[in-house]
Amino acid sequence: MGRGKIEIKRIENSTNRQVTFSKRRAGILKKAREIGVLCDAEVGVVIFSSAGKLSDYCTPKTTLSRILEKYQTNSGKILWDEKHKSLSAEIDRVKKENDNMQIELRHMKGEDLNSLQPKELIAIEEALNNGQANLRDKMMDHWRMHKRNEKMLEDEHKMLAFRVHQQEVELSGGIRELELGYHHDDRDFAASMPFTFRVQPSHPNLQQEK
Amino acid sequence: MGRGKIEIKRIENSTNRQVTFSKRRAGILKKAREIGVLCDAEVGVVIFSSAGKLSDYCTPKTTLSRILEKYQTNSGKILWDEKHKSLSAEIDRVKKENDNMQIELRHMKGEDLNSLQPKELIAIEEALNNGQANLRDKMMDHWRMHKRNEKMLEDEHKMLAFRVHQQEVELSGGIRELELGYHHDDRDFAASMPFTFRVQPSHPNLQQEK
DNA sequence: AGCTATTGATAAAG
DNA sequence: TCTTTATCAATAGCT
Repeated sequence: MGRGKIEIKRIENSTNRQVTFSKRRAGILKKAREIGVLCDAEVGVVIFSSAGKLSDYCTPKTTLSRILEKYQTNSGKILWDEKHKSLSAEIDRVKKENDNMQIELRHMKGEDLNSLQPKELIAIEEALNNGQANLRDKMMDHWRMHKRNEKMLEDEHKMLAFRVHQQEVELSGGIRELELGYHHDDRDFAASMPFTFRVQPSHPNLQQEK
Repeated sequence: MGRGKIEIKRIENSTNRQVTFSKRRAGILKKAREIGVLCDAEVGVVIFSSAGKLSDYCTPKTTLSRILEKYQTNSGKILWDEKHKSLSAEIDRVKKENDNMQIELRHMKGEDLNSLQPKELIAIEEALNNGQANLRDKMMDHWRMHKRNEKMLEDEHKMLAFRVHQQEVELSGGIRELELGYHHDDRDFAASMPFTFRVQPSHPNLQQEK
């Protein structure tokens, strides 16, 4: 198409090359636009001249980004840079890890056991027993600690009750000595104690000590 | 260019549209190839038909990836950020899921229990018991199946042994009638049986039946 | 998928 | 670069 046929090979005359580039670039972009309209297609074109000048076209109804995303999912080819690759790889890795854990967890919960061999079942059983043993230990610890606390409280209560009793005795002695010079009852005494040393009246130990 | 001018607007006849798409797509790709060779340009083309079928072209000396990278630095337009963000978000999501599962799994194995409240310990205990119960069921299934198979084998062996015995009796009767006209021992008889009906001499049941 | 009349693209020149 | 114009290439409508 032109005043003579041309071979399809690099145009050596740089001016001619530049001119031809401009014309043909315009032609391609026009064609791209036309196929988009005529055939309801999505088109993306990127052209760099030998001088590095950029031209691009993209079907109006979309964006180059979206076209390229679609391109990737459709072709399986990966266009992205290294960072993307590493991100994707990490996603794959983590997802796989995830799957494996999910399977293990299900097995521990007694789910999805149908495909397993007796040997595998036994391994799971061991893991469960192990878990249960550790758990029991931990619960025992809790229980022991609770018991110890209880014991300490009890002892403290006993001690406090004893001191209250002692002070009551001292007081009544004093009152007698002072001939009831002023009033001082248990409640006031308790209120003047630091909180941690107060005895809760509802506590059974207190009843026992009375 | 064709048997008549056409307006540049969507071709409504879907067959025509499809045909025109094919022809024009070929044209564009050819033009892309030509401008690449003639003008030493870098070209990338991505086309989706209205049916979603992908076609692409890229100058041989490079790749779409590299063209698009160049496109980004040259145009300042960013093609990847969105994708980047979504990838990162997905990694975060999956990792979090991962962590949670890991914690749960550790707990099931009786690890890292120190920070837990008694209530939580009890929940884990329940899960373990549950898993163990399910596991026991499954192992029982296996065992039962195994037992059943064993029983069936045993019955079959008994039956076979019985038949062998019967045939031995019949044979010895025949031999007496024929006044030992020919020799015929157990081993030859066994060899003439189909393999699946042969009794293995080492099997204890055979001893019992004798 | 081929064919061909026609329009479209463009090489070379101005 | 832009326009012109002679030619070649692409393709619309058929088969």
